[in-house]
This record gives sequence, C-alpha cells and structure tokens, in this order.
Amino acid sequence: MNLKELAEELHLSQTTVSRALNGYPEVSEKTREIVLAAAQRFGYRPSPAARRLATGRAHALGVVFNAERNALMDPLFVEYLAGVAEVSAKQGFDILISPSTPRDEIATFGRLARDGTVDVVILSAPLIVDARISLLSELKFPFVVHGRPPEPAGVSYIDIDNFGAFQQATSFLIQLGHRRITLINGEEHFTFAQDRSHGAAIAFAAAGLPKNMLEEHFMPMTAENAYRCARQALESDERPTAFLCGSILVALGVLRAAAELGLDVPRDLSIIAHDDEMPAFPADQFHPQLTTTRSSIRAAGTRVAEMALARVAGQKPGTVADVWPVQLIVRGSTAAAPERG
Amino acid sequence: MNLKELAEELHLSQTTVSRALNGYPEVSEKTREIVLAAAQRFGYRPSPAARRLATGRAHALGVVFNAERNALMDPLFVEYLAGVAEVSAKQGFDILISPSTPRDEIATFGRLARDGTVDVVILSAPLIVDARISLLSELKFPFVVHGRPPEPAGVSYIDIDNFGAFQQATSFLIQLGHRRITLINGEEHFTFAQDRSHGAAIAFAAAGLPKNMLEEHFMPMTAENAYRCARQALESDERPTAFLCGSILVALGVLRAAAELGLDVPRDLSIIAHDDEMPAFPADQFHPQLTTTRSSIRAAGTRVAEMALARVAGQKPGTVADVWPVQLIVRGSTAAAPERG
DNA sequence: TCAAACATCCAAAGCGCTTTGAACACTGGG
DNA sequence: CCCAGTGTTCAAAGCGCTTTGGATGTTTGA
Repeated sequence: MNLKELAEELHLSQTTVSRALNGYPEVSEKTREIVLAAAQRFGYRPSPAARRLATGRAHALGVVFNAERNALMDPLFVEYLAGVAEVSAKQGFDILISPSTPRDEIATFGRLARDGTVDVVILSAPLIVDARISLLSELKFPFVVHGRPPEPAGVSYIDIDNFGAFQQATSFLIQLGHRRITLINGEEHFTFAQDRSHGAAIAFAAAGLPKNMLEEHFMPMTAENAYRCARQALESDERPTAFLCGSILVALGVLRAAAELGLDVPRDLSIIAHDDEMPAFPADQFHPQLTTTRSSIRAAGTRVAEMALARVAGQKPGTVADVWPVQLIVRGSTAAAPERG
Repeated sequence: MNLKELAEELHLSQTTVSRALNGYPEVSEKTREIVLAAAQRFGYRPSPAARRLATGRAHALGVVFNAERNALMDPLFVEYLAGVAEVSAKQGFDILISPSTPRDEIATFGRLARDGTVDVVILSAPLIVDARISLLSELKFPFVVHGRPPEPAGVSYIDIDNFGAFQQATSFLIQLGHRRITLINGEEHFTFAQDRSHGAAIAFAAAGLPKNMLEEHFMPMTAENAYRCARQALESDERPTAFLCGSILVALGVLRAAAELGLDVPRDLSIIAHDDEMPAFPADQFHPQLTTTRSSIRAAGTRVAEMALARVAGQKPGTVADVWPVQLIVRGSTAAAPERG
C-alpha cells in the first residue's frame, strides 16, 4: 500500500496524509489520529526510495570499512559497529558499509559524499595528515570523527584520553621500579599512536628518567607483530622489564614471547595493555589476568553515532569534542620490577 | 549534473542517454561513445535514489547484524564482512547493515524485505528451526544462506563441512590414544553445532567407543564460557585428555584453564580447535601453536556475496549448495594421550 | 458587518531516473 | 514506387514521496 492508496482510502489528499504522518502542525489532531490509525491498520510504510528522492536525504549513515586495515587488526570493529548500530536503529537510520582499500579510500569517500546515499559519514582512526578529513571538509559534507583529528577546530569528534592513559600506565610501571620499558604502539601515522607515545614520554620525563630507557615500536597491532617485536626485545642484552601494549592482541603476542623464553609474567616481566573491551577477549580471561587501561569501544560507537545523527539534524560541526577518561585497572600482569641481575 | 542536463548538453533525449549509459542495444555505437565520453567529462553520476525509485531495485545487499550475538562471539564477523564487501564493491553494490536484537530479528528481516532498501539478504548461522528462512521464503524475498539451512531444498547456500571436520579431528584424537574427549560446541540450536556434534559422534561409533566417553557442551563460544567449562571438566574425577573446540576463542579459554591447573599442553592435554582464520588471531601464534580444522571465513564471505548477487541477477534459489572441505592442520597442541595414572 | 487572520486541507509540481509506445528515417524486396 | 522491416531516436508517463502555493471555510477584531 502506498500513500496514494492510503489517501484515497481515507478520502483525504496525499498532502494531508503525508503531513499527518510526519508530524507537521498544519493538520488537525483529529485527522492526524485517524490517519495514524489507518496507516497502522493497513500496515502502510513509506517507500524509503521515494522519500529519499523527494527530500534528498538518505536516512542513512555511512561507515567506511577499510577491508585491509580492519580485517587485519580490528575485531574491535564489530564492537564499534554494534555501538553505532544500536543508536542508528533507534532513529530508523540505515548503516551503509562502504568497503575500500587504503588506495581507493579517498575515492570511496568522494563517492559517498556526492551520491547522496548517506547523509553523514563516520570516520575512524584519523591520521596525522588525513586526506579524508580534508576532502569531506572541502566538499562540505557532514562527518564526525572517532578519534582525535589532526586539526580539531571545527570538527565534531569523540576520543578517549590516549595521552592520559599511557602517561598513567607508564608512571605506574615506573613507580613499580621498572626502568626499561618497551611500548608496542600502533602505526605512527595515527593520531592515537602519537598521543600514546607522548603520554609515555611525559611520564618518563616527569620521573626524571632518560628517554632512551623507553623503547618504542610502531606497527600494525597484531599478535604476530607483537610477538616478533617482543621476542627480539627480550632476547637483547638490555631487555625490558615491562611492556606497554597498544591492544589486547598485542598483549597476546607478548605473552607468547615471554612463555617461549621461560619468563614468568608478572615476576620477570610486567605487561599493561590498552583494552577496548572486546567481549570476545576479556582482559581478565588471560593468564595472568591483564592489567589494562580500559575504555569501551562500544560506548564510543554509540556516542559517535549520536553525534552523526545530531549532525544530520543540523548541529554545527565542531560542537562536540568529547575526550573520555581512561581508567587504569590493575590486575595480575604487573608487579614490582625484578632485581637487577 | 543530472541526466536531463547531460541530455540537453548532448542535444539528445534523456531516453537515449540513459540507454547509452546502461548498455542497451537500441542505441548506435557512435552515439554511445559520445554519450559515454560526455558523461565522463562532466563527471555525471546517476542518482542512486532516482534509479532505485524508478527500477524498484536498490543495488544493495543486506546483512542483518545481530548485535548481541555477533558482538559476543564474532570477531569473525569482520572477516566475513570483509569478504562480502570485497565482492559487492566490485559490482557497485552497497552493503546495508541492519542491526537487530534476537527478539526483533524477524521484524528486521520483514522490514528489509518489504522496504525495498535491499535486493537480497544474506543470512548467517542458520538455526535448526529458523523463522527467518521461513519468513523470507514466504515473502518470496531473495536470500542466500551462509551455513547449512535446516531444509536445504530450494535454498542457495554455502557451508563448510562441519561434519567432516569434526569427524576427522575426533578420529585423529582417538588414534592418538585419547578416550575421554570433551567437545565444547556452539549453542545447540545452530545447524553447524549439530553437524559438528554428529561428526564427533560418528567418529566415536566408528572406533567402537561408547558414546559417553565423549562429553559434549553447548554454549556461546566465548573464551570465558570455555574457561569455566574446561576448568570444571579438568577438575572432575575422570578428566578428559583432549578438547575439541568450536573456535579459536574457545581454545583460548581452555588453554587458560589448563595453565591454571598446571597442565601442560600437549603433554597432559591435547587441544584441537576449529579455525576460521581470523587474521587477528592466527592459530600458529598461540603457545603452543594450535592444531586446527581450518577454513576461511573470508572466502566464505566472498562466495556468499557472489551467490547473493547472482540471485539478484535472476539465478533461481537452490542452484548453489557448496559444501567446502575443511583441512586438519596438525601443530603443537596435540600429542599422544598421557599414560593412565 | 467586513476585512483580516487563522486553521485545514488540497491540486499539482517537482525529485532524477527508467521504460513504454510511437515516430522517424533508411534499407531492400516485390 | 510502395510496403514491410529494421535501426535509431524521442516524448511522455510513471516510480512514491514531499512541498509549494493556493483554496476553502471559520474566527476574530474593529
């Protein structure tokens, strides 16, 4: 059943029925009720395609899915998506996943913006120099960012306090007596990796420790990369007594390296990992249970979706700039630094 | 630039331009070339919304995202989605993610089918009694299934040989001398869980072993559930010498339980896990490296997307019924059963 | 009492595409 | 020279909604 038929059924015009359904004021309450009841009774649902064509608005929200990047390192993505989905479902918004490779990512964004298949896009993991942000800004296409944009002015975003988290975690390790610490970070072109790096560096500086005691590696945060890196670090002459890990997956790799080398965690080696709360990999299900800096990626997903919808509803960009605190949760993977041998 | 403007620019009718662009035969090659060139030059892109309204086809493919189920146990989902995305991107199809909870999943499917926002839906993890399949069949809405449908007749699907995989894995353990084996399976209403269960049971029967030596547990396949289950099994009087795990995550939980109880893998305990090839969690990055039954969930994603697109192109349902073989990869988590003590 | 203001409702014009049914020009066979 | 057949193009009618610009009563203020 379409609008025309419904209108005929009610002996009303399409205009009135449409307005009644969409809550416009220029229709009396009586008729609105009648219309609403009839729509319900006949199971009328407006055609999204027609509405889209008529209004120019898609009632959809775009998420660019970088197949290579996400598949490689992001079981997180599901959690994030679940958060986004939860909110957008409530508002009746569709979620369009646009796949892309790193190479054609820009083109994908351009297409999304021009085609009008979505009203707003959500952009994740911003880079130090981010062509996607430049492009969307230039096209004046609505977008919101999950993570800290390189130029936050005029951009709505939500981020977790990566700086604070790693500063706190590093300070904690230093207090425990650790001096040689290895940070296994994400790739350095991500803003979050920079923030974490700064956090750790500041903690060292604050403790009056030389910065070369902090060994830092930037890489895609997979278990395997982490394993290789940790293995190499642990077999070197001056091996670290503690690791800071960018994710739970990284911690997994480090744990394996430690196990293979017969090192006990936390006796010989302390580990702190950042935990985005993947339900599939709870930090407290590891052995030993992991000390973490914790923040919910899912909650971030819901928040960023809310922001996106607000943006569609007309909110100005740059209105929101949330930075969420990150909590240090001490569990069994950290202990006082071993005596120097 | 829209079609009308482009047509005026070319001094042609919209009809001709539209047909030239869409490859219809009733337009001469010369004009087609001219039109194509002009479209290119002006950067003309047809409006998806208008096309959708006019044709009734959405050029989109729907994936229902069961937020609770997926978020809980499926980092796999990302890999799967990557596979789907890869194929659909090539054909210019959008992917629409429809979130739902288990409660409103049926309604979500109904809406998808009626709204015309997608041309076909992909359905994952079919159940023994699956209302989604019934609904879509009844509505005569195109769909394809990832997994074995309860009533395969007239349904296009692709599945991995869960039966064969678990039969093979179980036989292998039996050959190694294991007699008490615990299978940590997915929830029993899934067809895949049934198939795995049967595979293991048949292997026991074939070896002439009583079926009560196979202890089986059905549950959501999380590390934590697996941990609890394994812990309980390992502390019982007649503890198993081997575990069959429904996923890598399950294996993680079992490994933890073993570690806490001071059991060495594979000396005291053998483990085989089914591996869907999550790049984030390679089975060979565990300690010890895991013996697995392996199949690529990503490849399944690409295949099921191809099927979905074929279905849209007019292929009859039930045409495809792929069952992919699963390979047993022997690594370090399996060994001969320990001597009875 | 009349004009102005308001509250309701409507007809019709889009939105940008596809597709039907027809027109037109050009060929070759009779 | 005419007609059927073919190849090429077009005008116009949708697709199902929103929205503009009235039209039609109904009140209100002076």
